[in-house]
Amino acid sequence: MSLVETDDVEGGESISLHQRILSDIREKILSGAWAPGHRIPFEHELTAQYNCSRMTVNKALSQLAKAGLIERRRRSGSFVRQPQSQAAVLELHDIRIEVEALGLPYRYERLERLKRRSSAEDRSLLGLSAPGPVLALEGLHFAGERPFALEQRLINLSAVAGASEEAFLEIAPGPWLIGRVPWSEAEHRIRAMAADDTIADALDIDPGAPCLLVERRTWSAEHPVTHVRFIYPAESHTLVARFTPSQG
Amino acid sequence: MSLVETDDVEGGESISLHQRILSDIREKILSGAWAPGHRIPFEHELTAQYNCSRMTVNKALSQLAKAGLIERRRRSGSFVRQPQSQAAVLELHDIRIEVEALGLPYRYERLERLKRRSSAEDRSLLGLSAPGPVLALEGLHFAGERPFALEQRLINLSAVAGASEEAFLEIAPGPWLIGRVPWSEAEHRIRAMAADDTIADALDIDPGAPCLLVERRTWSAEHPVTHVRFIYPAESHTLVARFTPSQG
DNA sequence: ATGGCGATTATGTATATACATATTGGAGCG
DNA sequence: CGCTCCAATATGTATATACATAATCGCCAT
Repeated sequence: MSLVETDDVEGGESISLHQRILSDIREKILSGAWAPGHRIPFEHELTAQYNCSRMTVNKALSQLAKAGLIERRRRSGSFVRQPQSQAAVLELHDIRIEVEALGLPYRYERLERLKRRSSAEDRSLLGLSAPGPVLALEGLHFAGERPFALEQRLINLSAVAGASEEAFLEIAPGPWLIGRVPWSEAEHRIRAMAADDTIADALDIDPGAPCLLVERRTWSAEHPVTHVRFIYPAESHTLVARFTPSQG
Repeated sequence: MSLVETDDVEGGESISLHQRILSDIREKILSGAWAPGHRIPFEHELTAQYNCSRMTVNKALSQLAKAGLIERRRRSGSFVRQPQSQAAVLELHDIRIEVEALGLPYRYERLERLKRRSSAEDRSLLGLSAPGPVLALEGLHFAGERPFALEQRLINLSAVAGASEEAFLEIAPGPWLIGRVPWSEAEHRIRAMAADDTIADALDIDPGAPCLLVERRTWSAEHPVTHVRFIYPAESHTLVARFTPSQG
């Protein structure tokens, strides 16, 4: 193989041994060769099979366990888990990047900027318990001449002090916040909605036309940072999520 | 601390040392104390700081690197990465579970079942290159008396032979497939759409009403398995995605 | 039969050590 | 001045070993 004289094992590529063990087993599981409930060979058996130390085998199996493909039980061994509830990884790009990927010129335009003491609704949206200053922003993302998305945002000024000095006239609050505020958690809600008159007017579509609403709340170290609604006309936007069980 | 006589290090809980190192560093990064670009202490420094072996430190740092929080460069050290493009983990439950979580009785009803040689459209939806038998299914998921979601599904019979013997009269194809076919990859597309007459009729809503469309393609070991469209009336459904950067 | 208890077993975590590999910084030379 | 090459350094991967811990099996006494 490669490092630290091993015998032969044949077919050595340049990937590490524990990666090879990992993908071998993963393949067996995903191909169905080892059905859910099947007992995976014990560490000492794999040790013999791959002619390596238990630590190496252990590392691979631990990773598979963390990826949720197998379950490990002391004294009993490791077992292929039942198919997990499906989950998908959703990439949420910067809107600028998205627009530019379409080959269209991107532009952001502020519609409204309001600094105020948080209303009850603001606090509920942000998840704040106590009142405090917030910044309410509304803006439009353009793809060429057409409105691409409407953004309605609340920023918790207690958590992001610097924001009150920024006009956000042509720079979108999203990219401004990222890089300035390290965020530790986010929650997204995605649903369909009909455009009301205000939205229809801003996005230049018919009232009642279907829109995709992506709502996001962000926390940094337990403190609410921002709440934002992105409203896309149905035609302009598809969220794509990809998923592969383990982490290759 | 705990295992294998270490000295004191104080404040020992019951978590493992490498977990503690991992969460310490994670905290520093997420709190902003270590900004993007900041060089993390070398392995040998952390070794001294935590009074442990390099392997233990290495394990923690490797995990942080895999989680994308830091970047490791040989000879140079490890650095806090720029804030990544945001990603969310989307849980896609079984519809039955979702309905029952609402406290409503669940029921599935098949509308149509058609076995046929794949049309060009079928192949394009499934991602098939060669023609072959497919099963086209349409069904309704009910929450109580109200339609909750419309399902339009294609199953690649070359990949899931057993499906041609199943009527799918009252059992939804989703739960049937899961547990029978180990899936290795899935792709989701989420968008808003207006209900056409057929959909409006099935879901008992007004034509033109906004709906959430979740489209999923699934592969098992490179072979296309199924393509499915779930169509939810806007009021009945919100997708929720949560995200925390590293993997705790 | 049955209930408890200890031996056995497989995994969990940590150590010290060894060598590989990529990269950087500087010494030496044309 | 610039190029090559080498040594130093930090990470990457693997080994052998040690002891902890949880779960199970089977023995033994009741």
